[in-house]
Amino acid sequence: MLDIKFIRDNTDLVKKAVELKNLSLSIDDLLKIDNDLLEKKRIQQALQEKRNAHSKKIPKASAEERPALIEEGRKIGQDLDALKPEVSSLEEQLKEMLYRVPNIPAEDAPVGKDENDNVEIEKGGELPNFSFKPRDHVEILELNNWAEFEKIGKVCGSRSYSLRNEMVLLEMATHRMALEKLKAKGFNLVSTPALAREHALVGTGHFPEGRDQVYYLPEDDLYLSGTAEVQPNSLHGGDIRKEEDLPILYAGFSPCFRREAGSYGRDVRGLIRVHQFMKVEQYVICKNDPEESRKWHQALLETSLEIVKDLELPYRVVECCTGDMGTGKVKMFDVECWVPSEEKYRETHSCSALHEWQARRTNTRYRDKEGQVHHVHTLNNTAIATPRILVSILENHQNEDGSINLPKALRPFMGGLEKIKG
RNA sequence: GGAGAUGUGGCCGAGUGGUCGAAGGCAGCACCUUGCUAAGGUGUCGUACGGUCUGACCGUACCGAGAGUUCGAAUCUCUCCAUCUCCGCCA
Repeated sequence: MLDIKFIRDNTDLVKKAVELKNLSLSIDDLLKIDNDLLEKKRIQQALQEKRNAHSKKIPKASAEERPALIEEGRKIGQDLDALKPEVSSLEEQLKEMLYRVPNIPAEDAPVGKDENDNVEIEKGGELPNFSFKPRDHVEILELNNWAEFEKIGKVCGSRSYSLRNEMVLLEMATHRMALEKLKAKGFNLVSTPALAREHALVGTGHFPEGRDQVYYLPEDDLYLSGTAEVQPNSLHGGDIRKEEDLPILYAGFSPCFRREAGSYGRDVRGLIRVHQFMKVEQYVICKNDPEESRKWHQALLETSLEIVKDLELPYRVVECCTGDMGTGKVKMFDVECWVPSEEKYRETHSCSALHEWQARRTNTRYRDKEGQVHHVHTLNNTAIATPRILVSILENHQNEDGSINLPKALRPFMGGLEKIKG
C-alpha cells in the first residue's frame, strides 16, 4: 500500500508504475473517490464539532431549556447519520483500491512485460556432463524407492507426492543446513503456523489479488499460507518500535500451501510444482531507508547463493522485470537451479524488496532518534524450499547406478554419508 | 465442546453516562538541584486525519475489534477476537 498523500503528490509516477506492472487500475478513479471522501469528511467533522459543543451545554441547562436543546441535538445526530453510509462506502471503496495500487519499481529494475523479459545477471557452477544416460528425478526416486506418486494422488488429490526413506532424511537435512546458516547470521529461527487469518494475507499483499491461490477453511474462517512470510509480517502489525530494535531478522520454517489454480497441465510430473511443501523463509524488517533496504536485499540474495553453492548446484540469478515482479515489490531477484532433464534453470528462490508497501498494510512502524515515526521496510527471500530443490540435487548429483553423491556441506546432516542409494 | 473471568496510553493502574485523550505511579526525554545523593525538583511525554495567520495553534477520531442505544459512551447493549481458570477431548 502506498501513502494516499504520496499518490496525490506523485500521480504520474504511480500511473507509470501501474503501466510498468501491467495492471488495470484507474488512479484517476481512485483520486476522485479520495477527493469526494475528503469533502464528505470535512462536513462530517464540522457536524461532529457542532454536536460535541452542543452536548456540553445540556448538563448546564435548566430543566425548562433542556427539551429544546435535546431536540436540536437529535437533529444534528440525524444529519450525521445521513452522512455515515456515504462516508463508509467511500472509505471502503478507497481502501479496496489502495490495496491494489502497486509499489513503484526501482529505477534500475528492468522494464518488461513478463518473465521472458527478466534479465540474467549472474551464473555459477558447472553444468554436469554425464558419461551415461542421466535419469530425471522421478526415475531416480522410483528406482530407489524414495517417493510414491501413483497412489498418493488418489488419497490426497492431484499434485501430491510422498517422500520415503533416505529422501525424508535428505529433505530434513537441507532445512537443517539452511537453519544453521541463518542462525549463524543472527536470524531468529521460528517455526510458524501455516494457518492465518485474512488480515495477515492482506498484510503481505497476497490478498486481495491472489485469493484464488490460497486454500480456505470455511469452518474456522482461516487460510493456509503459501509462505512463512505471512506470519512474521503480521506479528509486529500495529507496533511502533524503537529504531534500536531494527533490523528484526526471522528465519521462518513452515509448511506452505498453494492451490496452483490456473496451472493445470504445467509441471504435473514429479516434485516441481506441488500443493504442499516445506520452506525456510528469510524475513527482514529494517528501517525506512532505501540504502538499508538495498543492503539487506543483497545480503538475502547472497545467503541463498551460499546455500545453492553449498549444495554444489549450477545456478543463475535473474532480475525480474517490472511486469513479473508483483504488485508490491520494488525490486526482485530469482535464483534458479539447473534441472538437467529439462535442460533449463528452474526457480528455487525468490528475493524481494517491498520498502514500506507491506508495513503500511500491517501498520508496522518505528520511532527514529529524533522521535519521528516511520513505517518499516520489509524484505523476504527463500532460504530453502523442498521438495523442489531436491529435483536439482538428485538430477545433478546422480550416478549411473541411480545413487546420489551428497554435497559436502550436506554430509554432516546426513550422518556423514558421502552417497545415498535406495 | 461446556462453565466462568478479564481486555484502558511503553508498562502498572484509576475510572460505571457529560467537567475523560483519559487520575496516579513506573519507565523515557529536557532542564534544574548536588549536603535527604545508587537521591530530589520542575516540565515534557500516544497515533492518524483535516484545517490553518505554518505558531510549541485549532478541530475530529481512536480506552481489544465491529455494530447499536443516547442530545452525549472508556463507562450501557449486542456480535466477534484474544488471554486466563476449571471440566471434557486429544498428538
